[in-house]
Amino acid sequence: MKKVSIKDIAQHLNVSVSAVSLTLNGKGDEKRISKTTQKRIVEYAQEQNYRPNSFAKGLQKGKSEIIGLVVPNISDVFFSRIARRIEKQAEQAGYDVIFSSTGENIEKESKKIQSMLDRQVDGLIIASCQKNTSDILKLKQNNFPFVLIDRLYPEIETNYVGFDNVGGVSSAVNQLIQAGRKRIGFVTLSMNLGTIRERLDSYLQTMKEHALPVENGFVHEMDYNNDEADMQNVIREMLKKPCNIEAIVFATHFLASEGLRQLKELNIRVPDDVAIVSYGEQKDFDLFEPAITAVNLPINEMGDKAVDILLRNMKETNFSYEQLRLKTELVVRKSCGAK
Amino acid sequence: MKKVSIKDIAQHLNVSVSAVSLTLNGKGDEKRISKTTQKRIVEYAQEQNYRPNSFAKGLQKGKSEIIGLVVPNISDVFFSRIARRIEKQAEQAGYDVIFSSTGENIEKESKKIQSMLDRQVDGLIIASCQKNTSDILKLKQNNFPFVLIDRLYPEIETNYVGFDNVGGVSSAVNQLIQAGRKRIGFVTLSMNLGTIRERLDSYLQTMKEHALPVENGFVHEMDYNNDEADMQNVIREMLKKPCNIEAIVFATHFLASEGLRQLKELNIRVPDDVAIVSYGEQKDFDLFEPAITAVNLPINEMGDKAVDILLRNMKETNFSYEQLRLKTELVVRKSCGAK
DNA sequence: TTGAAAGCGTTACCAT
DNA sequence: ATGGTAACGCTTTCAA
Repeated sequence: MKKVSIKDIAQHLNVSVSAVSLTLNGKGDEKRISKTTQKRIVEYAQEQNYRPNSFAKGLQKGKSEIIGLVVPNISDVFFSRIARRIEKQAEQAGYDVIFSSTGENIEKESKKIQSMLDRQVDGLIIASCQKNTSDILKLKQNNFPFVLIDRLYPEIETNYVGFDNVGGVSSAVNQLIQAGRKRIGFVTLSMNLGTIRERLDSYLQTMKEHALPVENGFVHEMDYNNDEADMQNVIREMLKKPCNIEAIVFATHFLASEGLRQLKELNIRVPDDVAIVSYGEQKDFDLFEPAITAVNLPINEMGDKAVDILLRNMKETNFSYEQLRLKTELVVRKSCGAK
Repeated sequence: MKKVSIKDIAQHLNVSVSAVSLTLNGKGDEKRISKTTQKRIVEYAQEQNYRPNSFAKGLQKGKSEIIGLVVPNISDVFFSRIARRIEKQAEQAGYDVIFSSTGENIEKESKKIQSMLDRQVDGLIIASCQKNTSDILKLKQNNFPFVLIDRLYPEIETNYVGFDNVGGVSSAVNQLIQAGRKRIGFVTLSMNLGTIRERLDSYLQTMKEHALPVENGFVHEMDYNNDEADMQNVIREMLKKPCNIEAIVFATHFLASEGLRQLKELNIRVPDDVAIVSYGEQKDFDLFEPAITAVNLPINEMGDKAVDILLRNMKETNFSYEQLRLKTELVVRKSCGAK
């Protein structure tokens, strides 16, 4: 691309560089550049398709007009949907978005955050692996604008947008109880994430409230990179004595679909033999056999709110912080065995 | 973040700015900076957590080490999976990725591409709306490195990575024919995309080769923003006389799942009454009732190849261009009524 | 009403 | 071996 600089324009029109800069930034009137001069500048700039060099601008202003998005994995629908929303909202405010996937890895997360700071992003939205206390703390101490999504550091006061995991899981468990199930298991991830812990706690709590048993083998924590065999073993164990599970709550949508896959593999009838509920919706859960009951998470809202908070944080100098828990909604389908 | 500049370091250590720059860029030996000086510089830089300002660097070098990714919608799994791959490959080569969604809208696409160029991206990967000839042409004329993915401009010679739509659709149609279906319909999008046209052409061609009828009402082009009602009407028409469709090929995975949804709504038995095949896989198609036969598209490979070509294009000065068609693979499941 | 010039942080060339 | 300095393109303050 041939590039026309502000200097080129100035030279060609025999005006000063500052006149051009001022005019092109809409400060012509304010700074009393004559209408005629302004007109000549604007027209010539247009004609030459002048485009400001964002490096020069950024260098000068110390701002990039970029928001950085750090997530475990952009190809996960959950995060890509959030990304889309963030992009949309950011765009309206004149920001571009740059993203990085961290693979739930702390070193990588740290590197990516650093790299974004090097690029002078004006703010960050982070779904952290939740082991990265040091970076989060550093950001906070430096008063750098950022908001955590989905994953919280309870010991650090920061902006945060998450889901009401407790309410969500309890609505799932309650639904199964209502449908008459008593021996209800919980399949979750072995990750040390607050959001994951909350889900487990809510399951335990809800069972307790109903005086229902949570015996050995009722709860299983899968490795993040679990494979079919793992899930099959887990399901097998839950089904046989002494567990004799009648229902399972899955802590994520992908655990639910993998669970259903293995239940089918083992020729277990869902929901007749085992009822299931997924914490987290997935496209076309209604087309599954059986259609899967799921707790719907307001993903779009998460993206919207995150940007909203971030922008305000970036603007207001003494913004403290804001924390949000978004309400979930149970979508009842066949798999939970509801009457 | 408090920022330490190269100048600060130089002043503190009583050496020149250039010595610091050279050393920190690993050119110390080459330019004969004494080992001791180098050591002092490196240590102090580390201690002060020096981070180069990428704006200054970019301004100076005219390079950003950013690859721009322009897609219709980042929240579409198809594109987010590609994005992840691109990110991965780009990272290994030292590039960050910035993305933009265009919503299949030409004005927006044009704006986004421009904005990326303003940011001085070093290269672009574009899934274009395919109506944006002028921008693509401009990029090409300026010898700017870019590669088109999925969507081709047949009249412009550019880098391109796409799928073998013709082979893919014909494998789908053939499968249905093998399963004994004769009256086979095709539901596609009304978008004027080459990749969409190829799919339709391949359907028509394959039917012709087998001397099978393609009558009025056999082919339907849905609006991109179709809703349930549209799909239900289409299905209804295909089912009744004079169409009496026995099987349907859907041109995209989301058309397929929406189609199945409406077939179920109408209490049509799949595959007994109507067999279906989807062009494009979707997570958990195997769990649907019935499990959906689909043409699997090598998405990861698309991302990999795109970056591969782009990087080479960026490096080699007189790179001409490269076009690739990736082979698809039919995954047979219950929905196609295979024996 | 306009122009000149400093400065943003780096790199790279030219001196010494 | 090392230092000085122009240049990258832009914004903004100060003078005129």
